[in-house]
Amino acid sequence: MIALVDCNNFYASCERIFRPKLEKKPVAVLSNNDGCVIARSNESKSIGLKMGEPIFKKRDLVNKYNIRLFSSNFALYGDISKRVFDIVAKDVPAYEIYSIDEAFLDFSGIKDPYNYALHLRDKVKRWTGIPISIGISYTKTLSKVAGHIAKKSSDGVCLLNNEGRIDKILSSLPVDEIWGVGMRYAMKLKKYDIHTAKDLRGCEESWVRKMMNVVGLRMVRELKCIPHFNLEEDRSMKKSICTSRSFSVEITEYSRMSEYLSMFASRCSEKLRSEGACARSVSVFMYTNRFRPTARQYSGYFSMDFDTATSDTITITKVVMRCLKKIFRSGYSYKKAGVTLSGIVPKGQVQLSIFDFGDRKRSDKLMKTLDQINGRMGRDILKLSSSGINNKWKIGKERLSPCYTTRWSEILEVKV
DNA sequence: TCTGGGGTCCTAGGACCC
DNA sequence: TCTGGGGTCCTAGGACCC
Repeated sequence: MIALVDCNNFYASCERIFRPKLEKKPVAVLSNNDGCVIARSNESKSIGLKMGEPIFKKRDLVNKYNIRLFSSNFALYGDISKRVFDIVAKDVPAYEIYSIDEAFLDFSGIKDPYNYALHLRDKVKRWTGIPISIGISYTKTLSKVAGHIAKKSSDGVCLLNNEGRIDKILSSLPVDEIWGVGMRYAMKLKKYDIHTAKDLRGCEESWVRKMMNVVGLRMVRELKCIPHFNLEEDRSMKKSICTSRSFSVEITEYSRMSEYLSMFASRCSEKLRSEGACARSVSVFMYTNRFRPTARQYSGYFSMDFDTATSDTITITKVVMRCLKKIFRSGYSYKKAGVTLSGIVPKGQVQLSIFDFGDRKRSDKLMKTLDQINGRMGRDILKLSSSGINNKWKIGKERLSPCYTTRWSEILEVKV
């Protein structure tokens, strides 16, 4: 059996841990620049606040119901996530952390899965303050379905281990709520009169294969209790690393853009080094504001390879600057830009080149020192001047909560 | 006035090899 | 009249996830 642990309304729940007064009150968390809704408490959901909605369109609703809004605080969410998964993963033979708020657990050895799940749920709530729900079934896809039911049930746990029950639930589950069926597929399927998970499960496999390729086919077979997706315990080595931002004020100048891209290059390089890896190539993209149809539109993308895979901020930044030169067009207002590293290999497996004249040892030492100093004294204490010397990182976060658990200066004070 | 950020996997088609 | 068979690698684009 596989259990899916899902943190309920995760970001909103994290914000509530330290503000018990917000219990039972509508809460929502916003994306960068306080733009879109990315998490909602149950109260906000029932009021009708939608996921992904730009908040400026919902001012009325926010005021009417006094919805408490927060900027996203990923330092806090990341830390709480780690605490939750440390607890649930402790006594199972294997687990996969699937996202910041979800994990699959191997429940195969557990005698009484239902009661064990109740116990886990209780423990996580008491130890972290985060409410979770747990869905248990034979395959990952079915445990996602069970998780769905668990969220709505009073005890937060759903065990799907009986054919009749599975059948009944699938017949009332809309296709687009299946894990792996998004908007496009749902629309396609609708045309063929396939509306529920049960409808889809009943389709000819060769037809499914044709419509939704092998991934879709595997998903359908998982609905038939045939496991195809295994627990992936080691997801540590990322395949790509991206840093991108939307700008609250659109960028027109080359110099501003180069400062931002230099900063993105640094962030990417830091992430790469923290994975103990090097990248073989880097790409840069930028585009104008698609929500402003009257503005002239442009989008540029360029990718370059390194001579030898690297994690050196200076080398990476230099190549990013060359990409920038290739794609920057003046006369446009840029809304978003980013840097992506790919071709990622573990540091020990880098294929050296006979044309590689760089001093890798020296670079390693320099980067290590850089990371140590910034780690100890604060991000960007030491940085490349190409990322600008006076500019403050301007992304709108007006409603940011303190980093209660990751920053000494922001730790919660209790007056007794 | 305001519209996020970070990932994964698969396929078709082009270019190439013997 | 007639034009093989079996591969690899890369990229863009499409789909999905949280």
